[in-house]
Amino acid sequence: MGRPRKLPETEAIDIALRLFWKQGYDRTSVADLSAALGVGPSSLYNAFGSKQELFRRAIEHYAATYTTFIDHALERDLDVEAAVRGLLREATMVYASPDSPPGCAVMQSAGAASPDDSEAAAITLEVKAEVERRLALLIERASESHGTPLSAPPKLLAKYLNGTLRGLSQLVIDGADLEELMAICDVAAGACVAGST
Amino acid sequence: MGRPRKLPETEAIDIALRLFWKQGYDRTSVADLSAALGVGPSSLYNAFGSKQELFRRAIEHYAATYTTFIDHALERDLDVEAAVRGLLREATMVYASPDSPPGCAVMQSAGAASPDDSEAAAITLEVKAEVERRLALLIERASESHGTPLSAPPKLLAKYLNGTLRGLSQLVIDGADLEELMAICDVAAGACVAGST
DNA sequence: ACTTTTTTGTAGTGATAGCTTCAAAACCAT
DNA sequence: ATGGTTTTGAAGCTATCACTACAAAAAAGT
Repeated sequence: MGRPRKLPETEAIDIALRLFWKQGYDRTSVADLSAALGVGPSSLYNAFGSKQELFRRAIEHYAATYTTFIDHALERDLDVEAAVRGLLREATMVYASPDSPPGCAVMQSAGAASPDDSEAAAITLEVKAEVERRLALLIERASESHGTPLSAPPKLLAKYLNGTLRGLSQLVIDGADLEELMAICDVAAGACVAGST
Repeated sequence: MGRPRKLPETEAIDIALRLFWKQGYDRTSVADLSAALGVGPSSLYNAFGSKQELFRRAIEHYAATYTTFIDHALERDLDVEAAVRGLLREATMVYASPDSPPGCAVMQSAGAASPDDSEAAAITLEVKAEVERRLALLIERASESHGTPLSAPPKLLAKYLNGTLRGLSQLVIDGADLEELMAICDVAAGACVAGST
């Protein structure tokens, strides 16, 4: 019924995501957001309720769109080392892509803060846990499917890779070049299988 | 000459460090600092000039005090894998220690921000680069001293470990327990030498 | 045309940010 | 004591924060 929206919701979320991704949650003000969206703050609050809620929607959008590297590895039924190498490389390509802000949006927006003292960190907690779960699933399946001996249990390797992904994001932020990063992905992938290369 | 300081400078820096470490640079206000130090803001500005300068001093203090794990590994002349394992474990113990805020102060205080849009991140850049330089030196010496074949050049492994340390800090923040973290250190250490375990 | 419903732009809310002003206070030297 | 020097505490500065009140604007239903 009423007056139509100036900006479709999905488009607004995408723009907001990129701002949070680039500047972080704390350093992105509602004024920044409404300027980037080209609407007044009242529109923003009418549509999303609060800065926190808009952030939650943005991170949900990110998780659904930019963490598909795990699914890609699952679909291809590779051995453990190849799967991990591919997954890390693909994630790193996203982190270093010129088409989106540098690094991982979950890390960049919520910073290094603990869920206790940052609203944003609490919101990203679930996303990080879900990624780790899917990583464990991937490793377990790849190991069983190819009979590859692992250097540690799947759940632990998933946590290791979770940390590795965060590290890669940080290295991108500090200006590491893509060639170095790809080599680092290979080193990290090698760590997952027992006695390789 | 004049009136004596209520709080010695070194003590003030240590208290400030712990606040920045725990809350992050942005979320730590001058009011927080002056409350923790038990002095008015004018004393703080008289002694340090600005919040930024106090932060710089705090991070210098941290770098000198809490990154000695590299020197410890250098002194003991271990082989590459043992040196890296020990260094990662020691760093993780600091990150998870109940005597200091969780995680790495450089990460926690400057967050995941890029040096371009955060004063704090720019200040920590040099510390991170110095750590990486010393890591490369350690790996090179350990490799030469024991004739261990590396999985990649020392500088690249140093960057890998730099990322790994950041990842470990983040895993601590998200509540990983010490046993898991130690096992992750071992996995990461194994990745540095050619064809181990 | 008129009512209803929703969104919009403008202006402004109290709270808090980093930082400064300035006189009183606390020391040393004479 | 007195004068010189530095630090301290209290109050206040401007700017910005997330957020809201309110009425005009733009659609749909009748």
